[in-house]
Amino acid sequence: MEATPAKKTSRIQTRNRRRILEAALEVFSQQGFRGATLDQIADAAGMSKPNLLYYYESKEAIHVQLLNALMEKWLAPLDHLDPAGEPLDEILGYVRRKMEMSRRFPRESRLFANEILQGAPRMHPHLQHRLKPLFDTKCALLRRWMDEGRLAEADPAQVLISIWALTQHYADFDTQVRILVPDESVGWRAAQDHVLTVVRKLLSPAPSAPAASTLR
Amino acid sequence: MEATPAKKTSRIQTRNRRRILEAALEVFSQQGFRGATLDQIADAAGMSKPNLLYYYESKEAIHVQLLNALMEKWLAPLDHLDPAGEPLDEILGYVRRKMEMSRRFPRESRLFANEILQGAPRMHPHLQHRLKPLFDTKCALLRRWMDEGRLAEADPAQVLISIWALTQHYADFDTQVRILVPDESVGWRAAQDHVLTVVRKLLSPAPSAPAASTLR
DNA sequence: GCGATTTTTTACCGTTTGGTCAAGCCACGA
DNA sequence: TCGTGGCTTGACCAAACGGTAAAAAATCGC
Repeated sequence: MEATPAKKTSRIQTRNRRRILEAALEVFSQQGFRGATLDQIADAAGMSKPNLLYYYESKEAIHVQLLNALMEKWLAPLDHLDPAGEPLDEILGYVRRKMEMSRRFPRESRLFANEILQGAPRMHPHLQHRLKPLFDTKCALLRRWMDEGRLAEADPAQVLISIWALTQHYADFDTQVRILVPDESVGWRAAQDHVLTVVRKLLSPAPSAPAASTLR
Repeated sequence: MEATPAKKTSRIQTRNRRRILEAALEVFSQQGFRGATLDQIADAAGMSKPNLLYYYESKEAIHVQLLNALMEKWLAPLDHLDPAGEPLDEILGYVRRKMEMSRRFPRESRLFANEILQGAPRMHPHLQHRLKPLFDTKCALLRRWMDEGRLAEADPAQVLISIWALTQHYADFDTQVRILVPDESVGWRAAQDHVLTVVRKLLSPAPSAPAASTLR
């Protein structure tokens, strides 16, 4: 065995790498991969272009790094859907988490949107091998809940897709939403309440089953 | 007054302009404005780059032209909401039209999505002066219908935004949807039925009012 | 303080980009 | 048939692009 030649990352390295990723997120999420330039990223990161390339070997390397980190963050809330929980509560909790992510991490949402819009050239394998299985698992869970009469009947896949559409829209189309609904403070609260209502009305089981959700 | 020197557009001109716009739509909708190149567009249009620029004076001119044409097409279905119609039918009809547009014109939807994602640098005025008033008008209409008890109570603005989110998602995130729901033929039908159900459940008035929708 | 190492910068390279130009092509009416 | 005006093209340009090389500067272990 060879001795591990792993140089420990210095403080400067961690700091600069973080700065770069932060700057790249800002730029990539607005311009897409091809639209973004190394100069823009370097500028936003407050360093020179060659210095960028000292920390990441290429533009693509930065983008891939962002996408990988994003995937984990993006999947986590879905993974939290608890098969042992009360169905409607679980799903409404998931919706709440997704709305929270759209509010707190709109750039990540837009980065993802850009990638998908362009046909997911770099994320396609990821989607197929990590997202798809998780998606299928959760679809099966929804199916079971519906069969047990604890959720209203619906196509589970379409339900999850709807939740994504509704929640991510507020991040991805933020510009448009802001023009149409100028409320600064109330906006997010109203949006969250609304989306929760939509999902509740969609999935609330018919009043035959007695057990009611604890969420109002 | 000067005599109008308007040269009538020749047959070749109309044909080539159409080709260019078609090609540009293809490229811009996938790559965004900055990501697209004139060479790509020229190639897709089957002509040389200088010839492109003989018909449109710049890359931006093509983009603007596409965006303007798009705006009209995009607003039309909303404009059709008839204040004299049966509320739920009107809205479900609107949803159907939007789903149809996502299915038939996904590139237009993605072009729009790209523009908004990037902060609507070229469409902002358009959104403010054409979309916003129409949006407000239709919000008021929904409000009235709700006050009359012919629609369930909800935030009209959020309702319209939800419909856009749900319908456009199938065009904009087509890549992702196709990975998760591989059904080729059934997909669109299932999607449309689902979205219609979501909106119906959201807006169906409480069973106090007697008059029922004619749509199943 | 000093040598070694890591970080940063200056200067640069080849390619691609949006766009120009002048010359050639071609259809069509006289 | 020929010319005239719209259409098309190859050659080209300056700027911007992603990326490199090497030396200067800053940092660190001792």
